[in-house]
Amino acid sequence: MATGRTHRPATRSRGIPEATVARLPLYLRALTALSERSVPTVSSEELAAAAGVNSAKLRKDFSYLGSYGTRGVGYDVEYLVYQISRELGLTQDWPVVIVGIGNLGAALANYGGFASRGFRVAALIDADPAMAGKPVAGMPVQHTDDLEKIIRENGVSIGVIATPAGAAQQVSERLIAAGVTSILNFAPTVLSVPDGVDVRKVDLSIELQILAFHEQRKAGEEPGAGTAAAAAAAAGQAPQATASPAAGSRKSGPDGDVPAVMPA
Amino acid sequence: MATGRTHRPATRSRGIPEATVARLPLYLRALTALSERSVPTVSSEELAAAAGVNSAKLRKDFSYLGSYGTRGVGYDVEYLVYQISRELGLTQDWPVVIVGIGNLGAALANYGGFASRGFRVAALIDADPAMAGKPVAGMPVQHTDDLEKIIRENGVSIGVIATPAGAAQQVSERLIAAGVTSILNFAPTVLSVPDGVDVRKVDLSIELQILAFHEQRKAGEEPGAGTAAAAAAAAGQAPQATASPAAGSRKSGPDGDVPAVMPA
DNA sequence: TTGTGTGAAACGATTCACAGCT
DNA sequence: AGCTGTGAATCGTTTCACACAA
Repeated sequence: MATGRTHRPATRSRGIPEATVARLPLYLRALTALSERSVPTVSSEELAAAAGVNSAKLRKDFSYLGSYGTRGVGYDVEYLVYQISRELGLTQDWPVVIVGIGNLGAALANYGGFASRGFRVAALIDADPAMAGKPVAGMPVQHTDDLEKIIRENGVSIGVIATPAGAAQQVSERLIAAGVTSILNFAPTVLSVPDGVDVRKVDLSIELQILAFHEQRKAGEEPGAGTAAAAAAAAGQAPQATASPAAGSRKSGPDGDVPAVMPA
Repeated sequence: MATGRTHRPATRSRGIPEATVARLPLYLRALTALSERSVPTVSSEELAAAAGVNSAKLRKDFSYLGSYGTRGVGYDVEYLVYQISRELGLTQDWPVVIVGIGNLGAALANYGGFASRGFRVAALIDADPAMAGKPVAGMPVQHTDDLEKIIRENGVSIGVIATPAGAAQQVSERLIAAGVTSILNFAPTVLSVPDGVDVRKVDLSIELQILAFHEQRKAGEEPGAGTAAAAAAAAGQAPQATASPAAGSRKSGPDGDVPAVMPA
């Protein structure tokens, strides 16, 4: 998962574990789907399958929220939807601003998933004067000069940064100074923010690199695992080598110390 | 982070912990920046700061790769860049396909971050016949009918799904059958895939919900923390309540069983 | 003297397995 | 009889603190 956060230590009592919080939206989505099909109750086993986790974990997660199930029966779908929504703070309407209306920012602005669950795009902001006034997703883009005013007038506490990496830190500082306390960062940079501000990051290229790591590993162990995937994998041809090893004194490596691609 | 994965159990010996793998791209990015400024060596303390982690963690992470530092001195930047790149499999060139060329898919296709680190967009695929042939990011969109052919001819093992939720499962099945073994999923659905296939998901709306949770919590404890953020937070006005509680029998809740937003 | 590399301790998350309620 | 709720065991990750190499 694309993820990382800055966080006040969970000194707070009665805290719900962070790992659990991160799964609540998953449960909520599965429950919403059941609700739309008018399913009245669901067991931990069924719901867990729909959310892609195992049932023991799900029950433990729910136990942090309270005793919302019925032994021998399961969970009331509507009731759980409400309880989780409330716990996540989705019974409120959260205005968000998107800063940086390039390809990605525009895609985010057009993304329907926002509105569906308590989030409302309050403003689109971009530093390019040529963008100002242009409608994106049926909403005029506003100039960065007015950032502070926009934040304050709309009571925005959540900001989405979709600017180039170079601008992200400065944008985050302005957002925070104006009152934003949660940031979703799409720019490939580490933001440094004061205590009490939450940052979550989504980074495309990091996710791909993690996949590449596992992909590489699969290639190196072809035999073993006789899964469908392994069979399918054999169909793809190996990609070409490209990078050049850096010189310098060699140190101990756990396994191939010598560059694997271009032998020393 | 936006994140989740399907994974073969790490039965494999000499495995690098998953948490460490997830941080390697972060270190790599920081190191690349240092390399561009021609910084020759860096200490764990400095590099950790640049990557946004603490130095003990960084040293432990590197210890899984091998002994690449010099006591009393630090790490050789170029050498470390190479070692981490190799470990992540970035000394190879990975062709990827993007399926679903809507707003998001187009934004991903245009995103420069791909090419910069060993990834190459081999094809853009969409189910809409009207899209076929249209150029996006300087590349003609191809029709889903040719998906299998494209995967095989380009030796693609990594697929990016940016379709609507309803299409994602089916697309993943076709990708996998054609030889893809790693998927980056932007569609808000749980994909079920066979063993040996890695899935990572990026979900906008989940990230926002996690932020909302913490945001709500901050609002409920205003006093305490005298941080800059808390002061700034006071500036934003509270958002309005919207959702309605579901009826049904009340069960035990840990704290406010009664809806928090509309006091009982 | 400086800063890495790493055992050992502390912490957090997951899984097990079953008591207890419906 | 069935399924939740949860202590206890397990596993993975982070942090501590210091021996050791340069």
